[in-house]
Amino acid sequence: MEAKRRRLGAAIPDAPASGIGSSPVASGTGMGALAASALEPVNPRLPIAPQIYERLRRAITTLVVLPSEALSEKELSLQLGVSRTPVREALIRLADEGLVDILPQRGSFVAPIRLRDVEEAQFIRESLEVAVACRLAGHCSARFLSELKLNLARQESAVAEGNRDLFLELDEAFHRGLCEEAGLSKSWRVIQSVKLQMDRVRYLSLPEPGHLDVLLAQHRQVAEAIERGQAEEAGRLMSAHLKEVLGSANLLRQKLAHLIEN
Amino acid sequence: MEAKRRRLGAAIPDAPASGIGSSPVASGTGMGALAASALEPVNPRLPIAPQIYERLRRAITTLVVLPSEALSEKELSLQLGVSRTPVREALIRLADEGLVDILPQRGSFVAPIRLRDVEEAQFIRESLEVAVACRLAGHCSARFLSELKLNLARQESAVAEGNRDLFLELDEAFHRGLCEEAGLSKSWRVIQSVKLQMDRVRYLSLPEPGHLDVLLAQHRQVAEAIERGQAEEAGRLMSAHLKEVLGSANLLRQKLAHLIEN
DNA sequence: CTTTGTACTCTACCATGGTAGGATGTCAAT
DNA sequence: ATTGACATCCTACCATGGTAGAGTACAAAG
Repeated sequence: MEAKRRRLGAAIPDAPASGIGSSPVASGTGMGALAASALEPVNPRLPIAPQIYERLRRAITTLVVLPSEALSEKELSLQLGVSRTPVREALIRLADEGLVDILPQRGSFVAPIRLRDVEEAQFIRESLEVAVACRLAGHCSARFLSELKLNLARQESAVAEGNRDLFLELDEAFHRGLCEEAGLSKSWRVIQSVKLQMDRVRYLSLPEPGHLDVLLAQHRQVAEAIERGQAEEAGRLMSAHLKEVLGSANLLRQKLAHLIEN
Repeated sequence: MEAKRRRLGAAIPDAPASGIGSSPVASGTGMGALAASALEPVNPRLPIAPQIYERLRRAITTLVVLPSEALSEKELSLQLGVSRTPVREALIRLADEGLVDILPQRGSFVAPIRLRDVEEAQFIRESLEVAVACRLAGHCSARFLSELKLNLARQESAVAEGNRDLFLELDEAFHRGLCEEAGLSKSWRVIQSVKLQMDRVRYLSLPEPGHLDVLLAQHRQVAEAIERGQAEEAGRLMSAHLKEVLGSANLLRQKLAHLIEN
């Protein structure tokens, strides 16, 4: 009766947090079982399926689990100490987002990095964010503009410190903020969903020195164009910025051919 | 043992097809039980969850079930003769798309028509399709252009016959075709997903005479701009076209306030 | 050596029972 | 009449067992 255990397990603190996020690309053992990299346990007091989804999504986008690796319902449920149902629901959602391929009666597998899908994700994101920037230009509250400047200042600090993870976090907040100020929260959800495809590639691209400065400068330019109400210019700048983000994708085509399809 | 029944049920023909699609807006009884409008049974030889999803999606977008109506896992599973699991999976997906609100431990309900969501769906669709039209301009195969012309000719027939359903079908094929010729099938999936919000409103808007002619003319204009390779013009025309599609939304705000939130 | 048949193993998929928690109606106390 | 506690009902959520079907390994036949 696992149900019993859940009741008793109420006293579990919250999360040991074993720092999955900072693990580098798994050394090229290939096809390694997921068993070793044990996902952190779930909190039984909160809805389980979303937690599983979150852990798996993170493990896939940070390449803790590699493309074509099997994600069996049963194995995962054993590792996480939950039943197969929430695992299954998480896998279905990941499949919807193209991170997992479910083959009925065969198994579920981490989807390969399909460059075509990555490029299309880029297209979708760019189309939406350009439109957001255009719509926002000249229609921001003063309060939002000051928030934006605070965010940019913090980006500058992060770059100065060389704190890449913090910068990426602020970068995400910057883009999300634009959507939300425009009253377009669903759009951000769509962007986030397709961005997953790009995140895996981005995680592979080694941090080039000076790259963060370029991104920060572009953020500033976009923000200024929006503040000045130059809609078309804001869109143009956003487009250029988003193209920059994925600039290193072609490099990967040769280096990691074994992870990539197409 | 329902599992036994499934094996025996192998001989079920395919689908009685009780013509859900053509049923008008349910007369204003309000809160009517779903029981009466029995969804057509599923085919047990095919994956069940997607079938349930499809039936429910159709029932919601055609207003066979009205906003705020309860969609209980148990009741639906009884009506459809399946277990609660595939019903649940279908409801989760519908909730992802904003057609259903799931309140944990309370129930699942058809989501109200939130005008804000409809407008944002319109924004997302327009952003993407404008970008598709721009990208496609001057980059179509001759084969595709002839297909496009065939589609337009069939649209003309449909308008001439006054066959609105056929026109809407060809309309969808037109837009989908543009995405696929551009190699952007995922984009079409996104569009379809957000379009669901608009479909419900569209279903409410009474067919104005002459409206279909306008839409057809706009389709032709878009197609011609694409053929001539005029990217910006194609985008501009697509934008105007998509704005036209939802033109009657404001009319509804008063007439159907009880179905609408915001 | 190649091909075919077959038993076996593994999977996702579905059915079904149990649990916790929100909602509601009843009734007592104010 | 209003409010509070409490019992009951109903829900989504999760656990778990059964089933069909796709792979695979191996034996027998060509």
